[in-house]
Amino acid sequence: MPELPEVESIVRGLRTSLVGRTITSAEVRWARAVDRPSVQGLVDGVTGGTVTGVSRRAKFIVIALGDAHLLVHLRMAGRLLLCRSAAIELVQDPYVRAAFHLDDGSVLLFRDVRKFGRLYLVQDPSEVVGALGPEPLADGFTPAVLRNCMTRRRQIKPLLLDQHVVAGLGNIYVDEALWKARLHPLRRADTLNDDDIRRLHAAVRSVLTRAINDGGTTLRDYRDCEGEVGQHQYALAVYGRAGEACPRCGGAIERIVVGQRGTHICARCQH
DNA sequence: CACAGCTCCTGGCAGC
DNA sequence: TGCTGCCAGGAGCTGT
Repeated sequence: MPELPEVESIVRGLRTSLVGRTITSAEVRWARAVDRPSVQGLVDGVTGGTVTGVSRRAKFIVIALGDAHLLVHLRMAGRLLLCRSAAIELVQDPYVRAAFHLDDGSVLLFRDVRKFGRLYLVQDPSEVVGALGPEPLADGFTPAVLRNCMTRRRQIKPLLLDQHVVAGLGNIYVDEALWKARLHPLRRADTLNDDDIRRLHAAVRSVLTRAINDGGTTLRDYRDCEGEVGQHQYALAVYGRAGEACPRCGGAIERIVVGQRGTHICARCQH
């Protein structure tokens, strides 16, 4: 599941190779991968475009083509792969939903087994990402900003997963951050005191930063733009570790369900 | 407003 | 071995 660190890793990998390249042709193999404007509109809109920047907003990859912007959301199992040549095995890969051929002979592939990922071609990225909450790694994301995100009566885990509240967290890193902050995912957000907020703020930033430094977490599907796995799965404290011992207190890690999501906690040290 | 449930999808896996 | 059916889950949506 690509979350902020995985998307950041892909963006960093793509940026060097992609900026300055011109898209010579594009093909969409599964029409519903295009959210907007339309398959033909997207193909026509990117063809001939030169990449002027590659960036990230929350879990969206933003490829700037002058005035136009190609946004990619990988959702559950999507990959954005840069292939040096249109190798035959990739051309025949049944899970490639779209391909963008570049002027140096390389190909940018959007591969998505589960068909949840989406492509958007817009003039103004805010049309797609405008309603998202703050970036948790931005300088402006202070404990006071987090405090403002946590004023409602909702449970903190579903609140942190809500991209309109804070943008970029997913199931893995919310569980990790809550564990690190010693906060129970079912706590009501408006019960957090200043120290809780301070710990949660620090935990979110350190969990994301460390995951980026490890090149992301590969549990099953995630690959970077070169097709390589990340390394952060070995550093996870609780996610996917039900039955193991809490690395902090030795208590048993449990799997519970919060907001219909599998959730991993140490009930002994998260309150 | 809070939250449960449904939808989209399909590979992987448990159970028989 | 081979089949069935359930599960995972990001995000948008509807229903309570």
